[in-house]
Amino acid sequence: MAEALTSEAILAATEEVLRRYGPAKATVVDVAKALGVSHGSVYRHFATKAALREAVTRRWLDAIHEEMEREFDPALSASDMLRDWLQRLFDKKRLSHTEDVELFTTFRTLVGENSAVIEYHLEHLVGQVARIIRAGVDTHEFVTDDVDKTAQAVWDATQVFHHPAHAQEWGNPHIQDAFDAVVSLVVAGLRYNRIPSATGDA
Amino acid sequence: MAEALTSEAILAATEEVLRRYGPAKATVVDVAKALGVSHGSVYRHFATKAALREAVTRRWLDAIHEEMEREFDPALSASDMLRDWLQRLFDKKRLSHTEDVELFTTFRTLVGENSAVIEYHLEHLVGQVARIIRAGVDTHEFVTDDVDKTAQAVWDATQVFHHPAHAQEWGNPHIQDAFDAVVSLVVAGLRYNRIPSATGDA
DNA sequence: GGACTGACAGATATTGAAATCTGTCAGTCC
DNA sequence: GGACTGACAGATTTCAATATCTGTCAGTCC
Repeated sequence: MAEALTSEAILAATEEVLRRYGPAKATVVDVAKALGVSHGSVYRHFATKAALREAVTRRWLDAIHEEMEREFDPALSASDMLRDWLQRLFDKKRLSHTEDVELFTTFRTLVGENSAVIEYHLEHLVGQVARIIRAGVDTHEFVTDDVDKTAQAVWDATQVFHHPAHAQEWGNPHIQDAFDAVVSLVVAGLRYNRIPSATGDA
Repeated sequence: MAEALTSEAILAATEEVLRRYGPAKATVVDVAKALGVSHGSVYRHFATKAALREAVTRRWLDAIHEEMEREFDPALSASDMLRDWLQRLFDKKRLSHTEDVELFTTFRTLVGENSAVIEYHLEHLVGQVARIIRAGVDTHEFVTDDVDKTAQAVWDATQVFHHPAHAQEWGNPHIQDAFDAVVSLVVAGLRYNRIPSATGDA
């Protein structure tokens, strides 16, 4: 016995196994083998295989949160801040998709298994959008009756650029143009938007 | 021999077989059996099974075109016309999904097999959006540098409400609110939108 | 005594032989 | 003679036997 088996070591090994075999083939026995222990030991730290996978998923999503949280440039206007935030998110997703399709697919499968985790993740990201919009409302750059609802609308309107179901479209050479067009439309909308009905022009 | 076998009869029988057995189980032999002919006869009208399925898919999509084309109310403002058009499309999709999930899934599978057909279908629908936007530009209700690009942006921004990948979200009780919020945001954006960069406020 | 093992029952996945399907075509039937 | 059949080869799918995996737990080892 060299060192005590930690949850952290198990998570790292699980990531490695998932990376190597993919989500369909990765078994708890494989993880145990990679760690040189019996698979019974893994169950001492995670109650079920599902719980283990969920922990890995949560880890990955938390890493995205942190990356997106960092580097909010407060000098930018709300429009530019929003544009920049959406662009960074898109770049991150697109990059991870084109760089390593296998891993991206694995990631997508795991996310699909853990709807509770993804729900928290989405709420968190939409919360970041809401924060930017609120800043814009405070400076009278944006107009809206309901910041949270509008943040959700911005998120929904840009789904094509972050929802994994649309990943195959991200390879299209004109995707950046499409992104710019949608973001411009959305940002223009934020300058004069009332949710229930958009009547009363200037 | 009662009557001559027509392509039309084969298509109808294929739809019926697809409806009954689903896309995975429906075979050319089943179609022939339903028609009371040998499967060799079916191949006299359609070169391959794929061609037969494509013809069925095209038929379904054409029916959607026609329905959407009808009932453009010219009395409406461009905003209301766009809102109405998007609502009708959403209602149609959502209804066909909730009414008969089996058939919707079948439909989605077939569409997935025929990317060329779907491409034509999407161009057609985005063309209808472009027509509405152009009308809005003519009456100075909307502002844009590039009608076609903007039409595509409107389409992209509303993907959540028509792309089959998001069908499961259509069951959410607040989905209509989400739809209203996105459409309001988009319509507000159309009133003052310039694609490459949205600077130069009033 | 607490971390770990390994054998076990039931659930799930793999495999390969048998059945079915796709697409062809020579031949039958009005 | 043109619409249709039915038997056929090769490709694909099904099914049941076999192997592997998940989750448990009594027992081993420091």
